[in-house]
Amino acid sequence: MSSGSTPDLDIAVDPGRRMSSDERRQQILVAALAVFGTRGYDGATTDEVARAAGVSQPYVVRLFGSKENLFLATIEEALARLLTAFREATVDADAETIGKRVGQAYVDLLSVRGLHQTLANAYLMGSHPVIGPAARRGFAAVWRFFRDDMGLDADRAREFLAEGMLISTMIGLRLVDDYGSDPEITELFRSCFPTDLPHILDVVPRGTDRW
Amino acid sequence: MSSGSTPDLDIAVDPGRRMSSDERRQQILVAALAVFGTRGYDGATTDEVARAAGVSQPYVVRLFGSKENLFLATIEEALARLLTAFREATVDADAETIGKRVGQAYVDLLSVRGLHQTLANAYLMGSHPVIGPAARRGFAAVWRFFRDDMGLDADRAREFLAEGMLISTMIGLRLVDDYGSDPEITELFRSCFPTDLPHILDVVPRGTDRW
DNA sequence: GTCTATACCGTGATAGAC
DNA sequence: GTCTATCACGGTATAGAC
Repeated sequence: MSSGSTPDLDIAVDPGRRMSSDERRQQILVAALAVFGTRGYDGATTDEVARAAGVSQPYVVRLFGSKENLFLATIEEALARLLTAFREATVDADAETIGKRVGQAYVDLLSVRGLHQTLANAYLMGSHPVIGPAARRGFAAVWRFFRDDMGLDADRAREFLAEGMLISTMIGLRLVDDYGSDPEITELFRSCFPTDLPHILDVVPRGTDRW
Repeated sequence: MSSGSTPDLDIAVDPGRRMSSDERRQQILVAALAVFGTRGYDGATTDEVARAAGVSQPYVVRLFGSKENLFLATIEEALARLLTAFREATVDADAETIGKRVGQAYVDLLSVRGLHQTLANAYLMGSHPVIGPAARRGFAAVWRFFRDDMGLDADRAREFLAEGMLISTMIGLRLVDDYGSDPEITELFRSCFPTDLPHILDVVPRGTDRW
């Protein structure tokens, strides 16, 4: 049951309702993004995911088979949303605006709690025998999008990747939380994102996801 | 005792020898960099750190007080080495070469097993009540170095940070392991590091640190 | 300075009812 | 489709000897 210690991660729509397996899976995946994003793979518990989704812990395991499988499914979900958003950003965009559009899409995805952080966590698990390969495939898929669908040259693609990693890092660090209170963090953040910052501050939920 | 399951992480110089507290601390920190770098904070166990350092698990806890404290000390160690290497790279460097020099220093540090990965893991723990603030301080310190000691403007500093995060990501993903065998990874890696790659391949230990 | 033994607890997974 | 009960394991930390 969903109750108690982490109310801010609770995303259950209608806790008691009986729903289709697919609906539940989707709901659990959204919860998993938030939990894995905050705690990382090993730090997250299937119980916390379950509570965030408003179901019981054994049911989460039942639906996905194992914690490892749940994480794999969560990565897939994150990548699917990412690439879909990117693709949508490229329609009706000329070579002039396409970069800004896709960058914007990346920042907009910050509103999906834990999406970037979950991917960032996966990217750090390269030496895991099953998660590692999946993470590499996912990363390669994003790169392929930059190269093939966006038609970027190697240099621009690298810049895109690098910029994305920097944004992810600053989000994972939760620099946002100290923005405005700690003068140095404020300056660091400002100087790194002279243009995007207002939008980031607008779209990122601050002070939530607390440990 | 150091034995068995993860021989490649064993860095004990002389397992049986009795040494000063400070020597042991240092030895354990080097082991901790490798273990935390591979497994992350929650995935790592104090026992694996102990075995890698050639001491008993309770002794690691005894010396550092707790796993959390050990991790904080490990981050400090990583940052100290990073900033020291950066500083050394800036002496006798003019405005023309300083960028290349510091970048080179960053890549060279890949030879310290787990250093970049440990920092990357810390950077993802922004919402942890005690590790989060420490990680933010560390990140800010690096940024301060770019700004004050290297005298970079905001734009160049951001580029440096971003490039660093990209390198960290690719290392954490262990793209190196598939380099040469997987054609797509090979191309991705090549196109991202047209110049540095030979050096990276030279300095990064491949196929070790396996799960 | 360093070990062995061990207490204790959190977590993933299974069994089985409804 | 979903829960409750429960088990087995692994991991941190403590006690205390050498």
